[in-house]
Amino acid sequence: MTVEPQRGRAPSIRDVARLAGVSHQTVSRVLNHHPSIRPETKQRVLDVIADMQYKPNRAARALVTSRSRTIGILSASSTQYGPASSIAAIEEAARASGYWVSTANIESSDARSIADGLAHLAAQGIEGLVVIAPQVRVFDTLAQLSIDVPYVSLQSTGRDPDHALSVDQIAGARTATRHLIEQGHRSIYHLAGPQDWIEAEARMRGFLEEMSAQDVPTTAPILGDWTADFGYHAGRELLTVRDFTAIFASNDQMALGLMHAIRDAGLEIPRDISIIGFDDIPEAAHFWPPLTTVRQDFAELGRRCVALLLGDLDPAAPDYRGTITPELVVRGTTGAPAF
Amino acid sequence: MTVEPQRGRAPSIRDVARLAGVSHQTVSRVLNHHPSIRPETKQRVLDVIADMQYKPNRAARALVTSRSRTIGILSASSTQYGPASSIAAIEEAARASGYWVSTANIESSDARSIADGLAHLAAQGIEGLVVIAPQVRVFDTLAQLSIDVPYVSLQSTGRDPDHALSVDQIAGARTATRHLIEQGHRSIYHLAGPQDWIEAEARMRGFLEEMSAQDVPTTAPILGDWTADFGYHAGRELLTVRDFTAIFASNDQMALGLMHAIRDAGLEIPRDISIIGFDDIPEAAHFWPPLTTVRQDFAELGRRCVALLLGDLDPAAPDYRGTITPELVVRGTTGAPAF
DNA sequence: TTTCGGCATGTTCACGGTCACACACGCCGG
DNA sequence: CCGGCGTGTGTGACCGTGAACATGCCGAAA
Repeated sequence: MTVEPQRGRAPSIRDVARLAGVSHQTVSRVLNHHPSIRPETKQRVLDVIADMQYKPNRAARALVTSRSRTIGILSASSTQYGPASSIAAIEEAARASGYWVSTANIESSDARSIADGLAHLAAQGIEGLVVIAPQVRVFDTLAQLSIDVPYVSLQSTGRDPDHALSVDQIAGARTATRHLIEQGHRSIYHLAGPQDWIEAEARMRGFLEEMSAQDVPTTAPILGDWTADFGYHAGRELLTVRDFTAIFASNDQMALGLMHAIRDAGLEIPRDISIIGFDDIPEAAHFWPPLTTVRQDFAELGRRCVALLLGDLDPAAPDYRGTITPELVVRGTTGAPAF
Repeated sequence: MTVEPQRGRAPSIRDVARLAGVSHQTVSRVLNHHPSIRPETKQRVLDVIADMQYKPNRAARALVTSRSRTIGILSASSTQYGPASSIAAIEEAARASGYWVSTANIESSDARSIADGLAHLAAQGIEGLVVIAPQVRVFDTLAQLSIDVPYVSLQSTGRDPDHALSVDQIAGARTATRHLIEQGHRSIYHLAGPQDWIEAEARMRGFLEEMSAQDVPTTAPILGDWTADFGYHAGRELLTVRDFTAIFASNDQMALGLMHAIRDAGLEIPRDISIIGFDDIPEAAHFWPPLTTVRQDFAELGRRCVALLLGDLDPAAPDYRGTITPELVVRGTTGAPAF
């Protein structure tokens, strides 16, 4: 009977050591690129590693270093294009830096599910947190649970610049609003996102700022929930009065719903009513008419997000903050108002 | 100097034990719901746990049990509604069962990125794998990397029933096709998804089966890439000849692109050409006209997926396989052909 | 009464890495 | 000629948890 190389159990650093004729510590040094290893020793160890298909045990490493190398994402409405794109980009960037990503999706954004999601991530020992959710409540909860990890939210409030990316949502919203005003609109509604989403708030603020800067009288924004269904129903409601010529929707889905309602009412876009969206989802170019909107680079957002987090974790990581300014994409849903 | 309760380091099971006046193993038993613990001892331990805000160390537990309680998701095009919904549902179901979810999104689906993604997940010690990607290639790669974990793919090929959910894509596609035929269409194109996606293949097969069952002559399906852009360009191409009265698109986005191309050509839907999609994304009801499509319950899919995986991992988990049959949703894009 | 089995709990060890320290060797400067 | 230092390597402890085994006690069966 020969001494089988530990059948049934994955090879450990000590198995590698034995076969390479070195100590387990030497193997560890090879794995961690320790400088003082003789090249031939290193090669021998690497050969054995390849040979045995040795894979380091993450749990063991995490235990002793007390570093999980995991980033958590708390996300609401992750089925939407924007969040989903950012998540994908975050995951990719994290992976490139040797981090893992674990997600907790919350369906409703009540305090309870937020707490559940955060607790779940915390139990995993995440080293950093990305929040794509109603952020106001999340931060409160974070404090309550005394979870203490670096975190980043995808949008800037202005009040917490260290933990947020300066995607200039306000500028984007102002651009959208200005576009409508420049077309000659004076009665413009804003269909905003949920109140406790910071990006919704920022876009709303941009809208209001531009309106007042241009001396156009404003009505109170309508608070929506990001869905096309909501846009549709809000549109039906608004059309019973029809005291406007344009609507700025806080995302493309709600814009789509609005368009549906407007057509249902027998009106034409943009002849009767102009619509502008926000995000530039890939489908927006194929709506009828193709949607004028504001393009956001969600992927870039995700990437910077990780860079920001890793800046806290690994001082080596490149720090490239800076403002991403969304870009107006004029298509077919905006035009001069009819009189 | 008093003996401070280990400032700086998170409390461990032993800290709890010391304060509760028991051994660390007793604490461990409380945590793992071991039956023979005196209720009062248990309570005392639980009190101390709550008091110290003790959180079990996942890495240590994973190390000793050699169970990571992590499910990996390999996903391509996770920004699309379908995959994103399933991912969210998988995550939620896994969380409910005490599992974590780690994702690897791959942008391109070449062998290299698939291998990278899988290696990344494998390095994490995942216990199960969900594949939402071009599955044919993934399974080959899985074997090549000699990664041996239970896996589930979101769609059934028929040939691998243990590792797939029986969402009856074929039946769904047949229903869609039959709907068109019943409306009187005899020249029907199929705009399929990418060839190596099993769901694309299944829908294509359903289309072909129904066409031949009803004795309608068939042309070769066009292989697309799921995007609205592709649908648009394919539509323009097809309209140069215009030897058809209906198109069955393998997903709603491509259907949207087709609709755009058709309208660009000055034609009307469904008067001139009928369109049917697949998935029923939330926006589909608000397209113009609202899209007739086949509804898939992505969330249910995700949930069953986890149940299936956990069936392999935890014999206790409820096993509810069974076929989910997609459902036809008739809206405004299909009608009788004009002659 | 004695033995035995089960309950409640404690003791020790193992998991697979990393870290602190020790050690052997060769080289260089005082 | 010897001590110190840098290089390459080995030894043992330790991270936090759970499993195996041990222990003491109590009640039921022999």
